[in-house]
Amino acid sequence: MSSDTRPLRADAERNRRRILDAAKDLFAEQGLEVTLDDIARRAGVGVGTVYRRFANREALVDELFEERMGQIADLAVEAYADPDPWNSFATFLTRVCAEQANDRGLRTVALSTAHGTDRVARARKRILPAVTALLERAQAAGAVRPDLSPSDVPLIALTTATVSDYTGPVSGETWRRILGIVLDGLRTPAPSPLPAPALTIDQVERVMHAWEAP
Amino acid sequence: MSSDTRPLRADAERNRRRILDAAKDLFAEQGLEVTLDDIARRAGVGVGTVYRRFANREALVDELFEERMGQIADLAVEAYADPDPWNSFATFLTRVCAEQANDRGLRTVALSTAHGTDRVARARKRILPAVTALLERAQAAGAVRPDLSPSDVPLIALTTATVSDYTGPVSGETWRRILGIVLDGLRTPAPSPLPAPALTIDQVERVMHAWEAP
DNA sequence: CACTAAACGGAGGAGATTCCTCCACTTGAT
DNA sequence: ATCAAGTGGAGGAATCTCCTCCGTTTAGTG
Repeated sequence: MSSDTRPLRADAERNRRRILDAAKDLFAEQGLEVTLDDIARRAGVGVGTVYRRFANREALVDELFEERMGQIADLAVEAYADPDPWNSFATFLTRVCAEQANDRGLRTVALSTAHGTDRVARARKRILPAVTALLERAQAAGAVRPDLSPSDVPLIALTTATVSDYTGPVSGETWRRILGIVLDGLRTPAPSPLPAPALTIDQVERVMHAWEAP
Repeated sequence: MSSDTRPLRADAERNRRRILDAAKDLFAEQGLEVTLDDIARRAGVGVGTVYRRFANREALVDELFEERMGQIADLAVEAYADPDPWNSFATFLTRVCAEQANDRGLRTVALSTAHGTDRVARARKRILPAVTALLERAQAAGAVRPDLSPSDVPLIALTTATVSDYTGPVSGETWRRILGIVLDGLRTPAPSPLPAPALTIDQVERVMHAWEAP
């Protein structure tokens, strides 16, 4: 929080890292609902130590996922550097889905406003414009069906991540089949128009606000 | 269980129905994890009454979902009566997704062996052959991409149902957009081959066995 | 080395939750 | 009118999760 604090003692700093590492692993494997007691055990540290360092789970989440969320935004920006409109979009989408397929916690943070605090919130805001630019370029080039909306992107990521939760323990890459089907369904020309309107920005916000992780 | 039991007293029968109705609603809204206490409250009945009638949640689940699961199998069989290979398949898939999008409990029962008992298990077994026939006819007619496997069908249903959970409270039909995209991705000719092998029957079984509902 | 502030661990209390039994009371059927 | 069948829901047992507290240990300093 305040940056003018004296540095932690060496052992304290070491434990802080251990806690963050353990939390990262557990959040990825099991989602954000793991208890701080679990994290302490995995970190090889007493619960007290965890609570002394982090006020609550949200603090840990914010610390851990700010960077990851930022990376997603960066991914979209970097993808734009690839001049191929379809390839840049498809690659970005695949990467995002891969990230979320491998990290239950990240998915929750990305899809629900109810987690993380200021830093994560800021990172979250950077994503939409970047995705919009990428998608609009692909649509302008006639590579992606024109009725796709940026608000569909998180939904697609949600689907592949869910398939990954379901099939992952048995077959780690099966989610890519679903993404493959979806990608083929995104290309122009689209055989049939989409049967329902896209979510508006406002609706996306309400959805993200209401959602409790799986 | 044993069918040679004397009939229930009128009030008991009435309460039994109330409990089943309440359970059906709650399972649909919230999934199978609702407590029997919740069900009792919704049914306007004491907990004791619920426990006297149903040994545990599984008994309720089995009672309630045998029919629904059977209907899904029937759906596939009936769809085969439509001579149009694409339309019959697409309609069936849409129906299945709609069922599961509107009922969290049904989805769990359909996707996890861990719920329901004998009657549900039997209904579950009828589904695969019916779906396989429908799909193979569509593929033979060149309407559906040949690399789609029957084992992909439950995964597709899972995706749309999940989107429905997520967006449903704000916009009940948005899941149809995702299904629309997927359906377009299922048609031949497929722009790109699927990037991972389908689950084998054996793998599907292991997945269904391991899975705990969301 | 000796000293002390900082850090540590983890037992355990408080508060929720869920499951399910039990029994005094009510009611349907004959 | 009788009574077996049925009812409601208080409350005990078993878990969980959160988080504090304090006796003990340790890193850093002169």
